Amino acid sequence: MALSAQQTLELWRKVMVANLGRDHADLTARQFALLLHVYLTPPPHTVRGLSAALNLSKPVITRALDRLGRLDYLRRKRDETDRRNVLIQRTIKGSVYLREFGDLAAEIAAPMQPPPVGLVSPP
Amino acid sequence: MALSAQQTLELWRKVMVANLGRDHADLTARQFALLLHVYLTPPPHTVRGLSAALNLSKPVITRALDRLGRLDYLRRKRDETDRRNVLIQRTIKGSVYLREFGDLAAEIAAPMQPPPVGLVSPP
DNA sequence: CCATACCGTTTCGGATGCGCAACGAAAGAT
DNA sequence: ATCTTTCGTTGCGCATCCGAAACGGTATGG
Repeated sequence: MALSAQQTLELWRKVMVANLGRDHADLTARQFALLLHVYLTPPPHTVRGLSAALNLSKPVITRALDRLGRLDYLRRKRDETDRRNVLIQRTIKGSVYLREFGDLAAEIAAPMQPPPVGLVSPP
Repeated sequence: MALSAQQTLELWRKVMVANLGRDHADLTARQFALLLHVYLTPPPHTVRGLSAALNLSKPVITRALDRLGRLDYLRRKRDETDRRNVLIQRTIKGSVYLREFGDLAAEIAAPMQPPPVGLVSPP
C-alpha cells in the first residue's frame, strides 16, 4: 500500500473535516481509539486489557465506557465466570457508526493518487 | 489507491493507538482538524475562513487557536492591511509535530496489504 | 462625521475530562 | 475463616471545552 506521509496527512485532513459535520458525538481521541479497538480486535475485552493495550489508566477506560455506553456504541456485561471482570460488548449502533466512518474514509481515499499539495515550511 | 473501508478503519485504529503514546498534546478532533487544515491548504487563513471551511463556530476557532498557540503549533498575526483580520501562521514546532504524525501513519500503512480482521456484527 | 457592518474575542453558566487516591466487591491463598 | 490480591468504580479538585450572546476595535458608506 504505497502511501506517502504527505498523502496520509491529506487523507487524514479530509476525513476529519468531513467527519466534523457528520459526527453527532464529537468523541475524544482516546474514546475513538477505544471504540476502534473494541470493534477491530478479537474479544474478550476487559477494562484491564483495554487499559494495557491502549496505555491508558483504568479510570480513563471506565469513563470512556460511560460515555460510549450513553451513546449506545458499546455495552458492559458482567463476566459470570469471574464476577470481578466486566466484558465490553459491541452494539448495532456502534457497528453502524464505525462502518459509516469507514465508508466515508474509503470514499475520500479512493480518488487520491498523485502527491498532493506539499507541507510547506514555516515562513 | 485501493483502500477498503475495513482497511481504512484498521489503519485508523493502529495510528490512533500508536499516537496515544507519542502525543504530548492530546488534541481535540476539532483542534487536530484545524491544525491539519492550516498546514495543508494554501494561505491566507483567517478565523472567519476557518470557521466556514471547517463548519465550526468562530468562538470554537478562537479557542482552538488559543490552545494551539500555547503549544506553539500555530501563531496569530494581525493583518496590517485590514486590522480586523487575524492571519494564522505556521510554526516550526507545528510542522515537526505534523510531519512526525505523517511519518508514523505512513509507516503503519506501508505493511498493510491483505484485508485485515473483519468487523464482525454484534452478538 | 456618524451610522452601519464586519471581525475576532470575551463572558457566562454548564457540561465533560483528567490524574490521583481511596473504595467495595469478588476471587484466591493460607 | 481470615488475609491478600485483583477487579472496576468513584470522589475530589482542577482544567478545559462548549454554545449563545454580548463586546470593543476596525473599516466602509452616506
